[in-house]
Amino acid sequence: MEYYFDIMNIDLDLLFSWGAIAKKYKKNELIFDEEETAHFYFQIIEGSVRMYNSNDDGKEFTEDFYHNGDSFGDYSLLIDKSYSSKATTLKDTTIVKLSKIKFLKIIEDYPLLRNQFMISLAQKIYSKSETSKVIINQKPEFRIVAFLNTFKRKSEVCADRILVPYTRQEIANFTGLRVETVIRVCSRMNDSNKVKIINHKLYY
Amino acid sequence: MEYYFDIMNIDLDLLFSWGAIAKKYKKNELIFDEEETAHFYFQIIEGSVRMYNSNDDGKEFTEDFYHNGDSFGDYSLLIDKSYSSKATTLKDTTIVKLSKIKFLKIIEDYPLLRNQFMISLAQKIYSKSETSKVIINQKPEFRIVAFLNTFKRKSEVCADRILVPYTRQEIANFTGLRVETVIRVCSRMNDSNKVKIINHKLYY
DNA sequence: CGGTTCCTTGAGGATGATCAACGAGGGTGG
DNA sequence: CCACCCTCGTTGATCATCCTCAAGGAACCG
Repeated sequence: MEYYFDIMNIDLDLLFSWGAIAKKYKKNELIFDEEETAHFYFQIIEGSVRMYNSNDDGKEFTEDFYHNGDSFGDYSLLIDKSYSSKATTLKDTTIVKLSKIKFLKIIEDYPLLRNQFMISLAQKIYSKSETSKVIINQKPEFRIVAFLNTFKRKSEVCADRILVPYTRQEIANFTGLRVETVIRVCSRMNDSNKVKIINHKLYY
Repeated sequence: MEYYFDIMNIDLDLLFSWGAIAKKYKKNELIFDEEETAHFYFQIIEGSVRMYNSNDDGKEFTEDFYHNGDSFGDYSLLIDKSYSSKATTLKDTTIVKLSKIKFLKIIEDYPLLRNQFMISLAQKIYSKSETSKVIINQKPEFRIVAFLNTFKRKSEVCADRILVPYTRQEIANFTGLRVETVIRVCSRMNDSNKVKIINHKLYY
């Protein structure tokens, strides 16, 4: 298996030896909220986490999903600002927490981890640039295709068509569109053979 | 004068002692293009630079403006991806260039600079998060206000109203709107006293 | 004063959002 | 195994809004 630097990941034994603790969260539980300040480094042992923010109309914008081994919200530990998004679990999830001070010490003491961290930061800037570029571009189909591509790039399977493991609503939250729009655009894309919809399931 | 870590900046003497060279660019000259790979660390000695990308319709989205002392595009030096935007000068500009390898060596050798660099990366992620949050939010006035605020935060003057040093077109490119929309929203904001337009000039 | 860039206005149209209602599937408990 | 519920997908009608296109005016600069 190839090793990716895309998302920060620290060896669990190391984390525990530095006094990290594992905590279990129920499905849909809040891990941290917007406006809170960052006190911990979080890394998923098992489960899924969503970072997102919502506006006054209740419309939500998903920043990213994180899975086993991924760290999230770590960049906030470097700056003196509150979180720009909230994080909640998508299912029952176990997460390791390490205090900010100790994390910063680790980053200072272990050059390899530090490099990985820096690269993950740069990577995140890059992907956020790409995202805003796409979203500004308006066209719903364009946005959805871009989303499907980034998702497909992550999953290594290169079979003809992959089952897209997101609900229409989740795609809407990622692309800044509304559910109905996603549905309508997807079925148009089905007609033009850009995706396949079988039994309400979306394949790309 | 306060010292900000928001944007990376390396002492010029240090840069030159490492073999950096200064290069003069004419107004509107291209520094690097989308799809190019990053080979240099760039820092502005004197002038202004704009990073942006354009879509097929010719619509442009401005990522950021940079001024004296600012570095730009540096995060690309850490990742194996091409630039996500292009950079051009807004006026005649002098820029120091240092090779990627030497920059990475500096980052490795000088812990203070490295910290500054890491913080600037985190800062950039934060501001990009804020931007996409706002843009997703749709409402033109909301977007424009957010843009004016980030601009006002940067300029230290806290006088009642500041002259906004951007054309309507530039605001449009920052907010993902069209010129006419910016104009119309701004004059509505003038009516409701949220901005002031005197002699076609915008004050906020 | 001529040219260039920027600002402004209006009319018209396209399109995504909104609202409302219904259908389909999957899981759970009796 | 059936009945129920809950989430997710789907569709149509209507609406508001921003974009588009076109034209003209104002400011600025050499």
